[in-house]
Amino acid sequence: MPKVETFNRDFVLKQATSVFHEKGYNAASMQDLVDATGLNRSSIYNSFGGKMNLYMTCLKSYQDHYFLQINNKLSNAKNGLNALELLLELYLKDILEDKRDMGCLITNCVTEMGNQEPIITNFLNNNREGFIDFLSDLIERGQNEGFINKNSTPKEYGLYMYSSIQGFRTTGILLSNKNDLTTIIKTIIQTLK
Amino acid sequence: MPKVETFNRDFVLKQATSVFHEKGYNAASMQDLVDATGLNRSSIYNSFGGKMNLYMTCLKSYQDHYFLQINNKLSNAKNGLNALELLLELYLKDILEDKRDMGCLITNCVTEMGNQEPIITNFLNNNREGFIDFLSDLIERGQNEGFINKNSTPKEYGLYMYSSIQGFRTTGILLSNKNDLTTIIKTIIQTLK
DNA sequence: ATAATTTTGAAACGTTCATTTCAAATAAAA
DNA sequence: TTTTATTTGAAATGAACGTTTCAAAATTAT
Repeated sequence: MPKVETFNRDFVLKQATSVFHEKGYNAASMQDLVDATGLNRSSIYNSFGGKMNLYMTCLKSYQDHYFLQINNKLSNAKNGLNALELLLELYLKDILEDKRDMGCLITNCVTEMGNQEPIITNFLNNNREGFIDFLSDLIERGQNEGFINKNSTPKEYGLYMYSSIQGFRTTGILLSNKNDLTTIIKTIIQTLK
Repeated sequence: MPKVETFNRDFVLKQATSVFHEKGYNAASMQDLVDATGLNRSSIYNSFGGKMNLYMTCLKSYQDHYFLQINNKLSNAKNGLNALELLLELYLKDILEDKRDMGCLITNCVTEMGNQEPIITNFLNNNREGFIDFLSDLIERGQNEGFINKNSTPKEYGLYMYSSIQGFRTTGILLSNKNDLTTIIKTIIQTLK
């Protein structure tokens, strides 16, 4: 009976995510989102429920999208260490591809609203825990395979990699020199060998 | 002849910096700044020239303040490597002291407006270059003293430390567990040994 | 066709925004 | 005390903000 959603949900989210990524949450206006998505104001409210809600949806969509990309790329990994190398290369590619890199949407969210909205903080903490677990698993695999040293536990190296990646993504916003970025990657990885 | 400024400039800047640090640039309103500084609206415009100008002044003041703190703490350093350890401990202290850590004002600025206002981008690039040079010098010193390995050049390790510190400061926003943070520091430093 | 339900467009909501205005208060120099 | 320059306070400015409203258009199942 009802009229059904006509717009392409994925496209709308992609566009909205792009706005939030470029401007951050606070600087992104509802008008920016209307313009980018092509949706009507009220349609956004009907279908996504306000700015904060849309932002959360974008964060989740960004997370899912990245997780897919990572899984895809890492399926070719020869071992745990190589998987981490491929992961950093993926980030490097993203930084170099964008003329004006805006870093990681989620890391940007940490610095912009890390300790403000509880809903956001919750998402960020879950993301952090999940990502550290993911990294720790790769470390453990690499250690079992003999490619990563056992100076530290998988959890400890997982924390280190998490922190390193956040730094790398942030550094890439200002620094787009490929040699410099490759140097940083090499040094991060060297620690594990 | 003229009436002179009555307010304490340092206090006003400290208060304004605190507002920007907690909320970021965009979420900080002029009213927040009026409330925090105790100054009148027009006094802020007369003496500091608008929000963006005040923000820039706060960034510079934050930079200077931190540079002093660092120089102070690092004057006791036994060698180049120890200086870097003391530096990371200084950041750790800051994270643990604040109940709700907001990271580094300048790193937050990178992610919020790293590629938007040219005046800001310029400041951030100068800050980055200066900081990497500072770190590279410590590395070089540590290498000459035999405390830091020579697997990479001072410049390369300086880049690595810069990226690592950015990551550490961002990680501290979400993660306030002392053990976890200490682990990260230990691993970063281990790379240099 | 008719009925049911949603999207859509445009306007309006009340708030808050950064910034300006300007007369009054202030204080140091003449 | 008068002059001079500045700060101050309070109000006003107009634009932009996120959100709501609601009648009209649209679309699908009956």
